[in-house]
Amino acid sequence: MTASPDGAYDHSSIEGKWQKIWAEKGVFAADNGSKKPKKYVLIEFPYPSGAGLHMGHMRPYMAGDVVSRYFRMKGFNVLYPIGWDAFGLPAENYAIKHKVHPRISTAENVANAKRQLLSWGVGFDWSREVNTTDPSYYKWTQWIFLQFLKHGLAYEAEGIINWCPQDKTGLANEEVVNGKCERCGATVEKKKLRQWYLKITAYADELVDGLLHDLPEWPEPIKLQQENWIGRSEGSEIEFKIKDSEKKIAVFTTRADTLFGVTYVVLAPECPLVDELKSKIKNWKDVEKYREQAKKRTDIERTAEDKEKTGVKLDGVFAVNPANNEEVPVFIADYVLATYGTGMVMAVPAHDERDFAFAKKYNLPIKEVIIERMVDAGNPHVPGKETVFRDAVIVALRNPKNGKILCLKWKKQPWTTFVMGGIESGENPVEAALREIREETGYVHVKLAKQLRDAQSEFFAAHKNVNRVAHTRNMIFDLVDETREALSDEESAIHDLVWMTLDEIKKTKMTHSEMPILLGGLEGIETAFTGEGILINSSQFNNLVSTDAVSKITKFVGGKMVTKYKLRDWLFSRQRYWGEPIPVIHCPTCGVVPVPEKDLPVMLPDVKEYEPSGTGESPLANVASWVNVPCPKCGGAGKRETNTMPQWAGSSWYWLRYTDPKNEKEFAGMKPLAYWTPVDLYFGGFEHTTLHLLYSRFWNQFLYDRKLVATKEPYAKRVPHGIVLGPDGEKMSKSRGNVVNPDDIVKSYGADTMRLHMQFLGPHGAEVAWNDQGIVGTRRFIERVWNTKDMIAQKMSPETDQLLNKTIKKVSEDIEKSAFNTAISAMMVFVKFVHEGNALSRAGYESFIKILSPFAPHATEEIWANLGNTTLLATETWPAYDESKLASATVTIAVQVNGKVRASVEMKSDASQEETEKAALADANVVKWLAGKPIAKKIFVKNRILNFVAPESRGA
RNA sequence: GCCGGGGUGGUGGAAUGGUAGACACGAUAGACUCAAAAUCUAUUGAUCGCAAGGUCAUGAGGGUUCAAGUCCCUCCCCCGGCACCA
Repeated sequence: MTASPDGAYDHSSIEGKWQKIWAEKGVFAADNGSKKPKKYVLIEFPYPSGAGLHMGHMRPYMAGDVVSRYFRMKGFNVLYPIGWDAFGLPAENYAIKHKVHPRISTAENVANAKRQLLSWGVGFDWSREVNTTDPSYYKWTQWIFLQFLKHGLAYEAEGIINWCPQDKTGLANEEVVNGKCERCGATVEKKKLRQWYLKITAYADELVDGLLHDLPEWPEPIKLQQENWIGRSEGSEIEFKIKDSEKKIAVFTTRADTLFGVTYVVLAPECPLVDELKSKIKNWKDVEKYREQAKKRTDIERTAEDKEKTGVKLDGVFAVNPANNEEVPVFIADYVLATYGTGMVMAVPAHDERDFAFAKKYNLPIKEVIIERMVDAGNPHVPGKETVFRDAVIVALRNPKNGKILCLKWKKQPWTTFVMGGIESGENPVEAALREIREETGYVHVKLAKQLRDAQSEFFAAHKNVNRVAHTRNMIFDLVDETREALSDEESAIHDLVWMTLDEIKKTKMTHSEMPILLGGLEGIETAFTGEGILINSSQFNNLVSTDAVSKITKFVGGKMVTKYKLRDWLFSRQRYWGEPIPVIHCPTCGVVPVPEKDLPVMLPDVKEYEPSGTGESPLANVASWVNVPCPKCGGAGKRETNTMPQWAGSSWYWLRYTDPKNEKEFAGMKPLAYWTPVDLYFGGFEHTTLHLLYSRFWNQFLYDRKLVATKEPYAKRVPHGIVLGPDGEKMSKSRGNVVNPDDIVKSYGADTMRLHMQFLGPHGAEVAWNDQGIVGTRRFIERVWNTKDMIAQKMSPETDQLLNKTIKKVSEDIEKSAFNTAISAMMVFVKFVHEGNALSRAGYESFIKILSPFAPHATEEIWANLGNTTLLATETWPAYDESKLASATVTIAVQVNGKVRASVEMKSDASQEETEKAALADANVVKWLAGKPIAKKIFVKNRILNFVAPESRGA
């Protein structure tokens, strides 16, 4: 694969050549004045790091390149731009370590990454290149920030924030992953600091609604993940009066249907109401101590303690349940978060796992108000039959000596049950249980061991011909001794008594639909029932279903329906040097004053020392000449804001700038915006789902509301890619030593092979392990295509023509679906077919070269030129396929007997059922398998299958 | 725990409910060669059989269907996200 004296394929002699020609001819430049339909293809612009671009960058960039080259050949005006997301910690950390200014190292890294991108043959429009650290770019980042400020969506507040001790800066919620810094992995601490926030919560509803209604082409998992992150939930706000006080506790709950089951109320330790109740609280010292403790505990500690709940009762304080006027105790506990809902919750231990755990620990009452509906799927209600309600008991009678449980095997029904029966009037459930035990089993000395959850079971009672709805009380009884009465003859005739072990019961198909509850009880598992069901113990709301009861009970107690979100405001300031300065000035008299637009950009000053202080102050605070400025409003002595913006600021609008990158008057003109946006196809990683992808939607929606951009949603379609793993199937990392450098692959195999192989490895959305073994196959494929030039015939065979048309169709469709791996395999099939001796014409070869060109642009461009063409293949027209040539003249139809393939027959296309049957019945094997059996049924699927259904004749 | 996505030959992976394993790697045999590499040809899920042809196979177990990798139920394992969000 080195020299090519005989015209053999040699990537090293052709790739650089074509990259240069494409650049010179401006092949990839998008045209803002074009009348053609547009396609805007976007990739997440890279962060230029010292290590250069890696395999992980290649995946989306290649995908975008294939698609944009395809659309260009289809006649679209295509925008496929590139830029640099160059502010941020790595450059700054590198600068600190090596004493190089980040501006310099960034420029070097950009140059290297650009060299790499060019060597891969990616067709970016370099004339629109942007860089987030360029003052002409960040001027507009600052300008947009000022718009947020103007509309009250940027604000300063002191609060407890996530603090990364290693990077010495605050972090947004989205940047904390499992309690660790998303960037460096250090455990995040809490710190109280004055900080800037962007009010993303003001757009919570719009951001969810957009996902639900405006983004049909986004993959469902990504939408779901964002939706869950925003965490919209509908619930009720309900007030509990405090006994002997004017104060009230307003709780937020999504389960107002369980209000009658409240046995206590919990406040977050930080809740201000606790201070207001100080005079009533008799154990204030304990309360204070707990609050101090809770403040010290980090999120990690709170979860690391295996969710063991802690709390303190507010002695002397009672809350009044508005549903039934019951007085219940009030606690503070750190399992209630101050930052969500109202910071106060009603506790329903019977129907909430957390409340259940807390109640168990502090020995609080558990009151059941919801019972599970258990519908017997094998024996459902029959429509039109009478519905009969009844109260019943189910009793698992256990012998404590051997742990066996008494079961009843019914003689006239195929049933195995526990002791069971109806509750008669005047009886309570335990009395009913005792009576049934005595009647059905004869045991007289038994005691109640455990009362389990109730249930409502629904089934058709065939022996009574009615639909039954039974409210069952489920219990476990233990034998005290084996004293037994004789059973009545009548009773003995109904069932046999069998003692079974728990394991035997599990293997037996027991008749009760309540088995999950009973088995749980017998195994000693204690949990709350958190599902929806039927209300009990809830006075006039009894027998309602949960979903209906929520609004009814909320209304009954004068509560209101409200919406809450998990999403928090976006912590927007960083205590670091290498970022956009936040363009405001603090004035002792005027307060926060925005920098006037005419003074933008606020330039990042050149400094010698940019080490973060770690005190929560930015290193910019030390640059007195920069910090001290007159107040733009009153002229007095002001100080610049010294915090900078986070990494995510510049990327929150960069795709808008691409449409109009040289504009000095606006961040982008409405005309180019209206033409180019929304982005048609956005290739990127899953990891940005709740970071960049969420932030940039927020910025776009805000700008849209200001009428500054043309579309509400920025990206019409998102195409995620799986990560690229090392050859060992592990994540590529220096410490593992499994990093593959794209530069090496380009050198030894060529960019075309690398591009094809990357995409041939697997589906674009799935993670793939980069392996060097398979790459030779892809290289061989290109060589075969290359060598095909020597096989061109005068005339193409109809078979080749047909396959070519099929291949064009398949490749076109697969590119539009981002199914690059199957597109490539279809092209391999075609080349294989030609090499098997099927005649290919020059025109056919040229068509094939065209559809291969987005994947392997250099080799195909060279072949195209070698065929004597003077145009550039990259600007040629995508071949059309001829619909009429797609159908095969003949098809192979599988012949089945009873669903098993016994033969296949070659038929002309669209052959009728009769013709096919005739051919099939001429096959000896088919006849053998039919063996004279009568054919009950024939299934015929045109051009595919013929199935004879001939069941075994039995006992004939 | 909850929410997503997966589990198919020795390997990466194909399959609108309609002949499972396309395409590629690897392996085996052969051709060419003094030899090797490259290239080309053939074979390649397991298993029984001389063959014709069977049987078993898509994480496990059930079910629906003439027909299930694909649809339904139960369970196991891997990956990603969230994680006391009331």
